[in-house]
Amino acid sequence: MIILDYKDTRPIYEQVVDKLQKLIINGVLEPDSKMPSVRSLAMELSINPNTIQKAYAELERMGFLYTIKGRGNFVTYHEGLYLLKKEEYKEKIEEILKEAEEIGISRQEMLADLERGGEKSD
Amino acid sequence: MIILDYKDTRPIYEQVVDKLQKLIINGVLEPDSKMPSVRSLAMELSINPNTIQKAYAELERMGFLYTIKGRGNFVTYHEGLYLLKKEEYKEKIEEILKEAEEIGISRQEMLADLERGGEKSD
DNA sequence: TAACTGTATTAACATACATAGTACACTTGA
DNA sequence: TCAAGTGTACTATGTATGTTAATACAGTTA
Repeated sequence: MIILDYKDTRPIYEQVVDKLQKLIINGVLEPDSKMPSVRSLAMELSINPNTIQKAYAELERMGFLYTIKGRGNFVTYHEGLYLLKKEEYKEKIEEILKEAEEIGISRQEMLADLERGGEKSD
Repeated sequence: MIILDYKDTRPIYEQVVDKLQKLIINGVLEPDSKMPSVRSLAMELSINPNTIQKAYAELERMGFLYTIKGRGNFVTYHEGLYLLKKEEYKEKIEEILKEAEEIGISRQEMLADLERGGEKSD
């Protein structure tokens, strides 16, 4: 279901959160379907159940899951989560654009460069 | 010379590196001019000299400073450093664009949104 | 030579992350 | 009913990183 990247400097629980968010938004994990249990997913990834618990708690806080005690965690999806994630990406880029402007790289220059860089050279 | 942001989650030495890089690239700190000593800058920022030492070592490693033992640290600037920094920003944005594509947001869509978002509404 | 520079080392502390182990309450199905 | 699975909570431990503190040493300069 998930592959961890141990070269990644980010904490494991954060990687788990990110990957599950993508699976939910992409519809691989369907709304109201049951997530793997904390213990089973921990087993599958060869990590501690506490780490999965932390990831699930975070996903619930963000609205990607809902929990029924004793039964498990379930996927909750609506369009707002996609838009939220998109806005998150945009804000991250805006921050970098702002940083770039501080050394004299204009917003237009940066965006123009990115559009050129995205072209295939054939 | 520098103001630290204690709300920032990044380590202090990293903030110092970033801010000094900008001052050097913007020419506020002129090539071959003397940087404040490790001890004096630490005093000014009310932090430990070791933290400044770490920042200076990093800046030297990246080519923004050169050191003469017993004399001090001096600014070294050339166009390459600006280009390096610009490339760094571009790569960070490329990573986010790649992330966004994983949930179905195309590069074009994202860049178009950013260009719209940058407009003044007057 | 005194006062400044960079540099190195050791110790201590705080925080974050992850593991390990245990316990408890709820739900389900045999 | 009860065993097994579920989420949740807690303590303890280990590790890594960042920061402070104190000290020491070597080079430079006035």
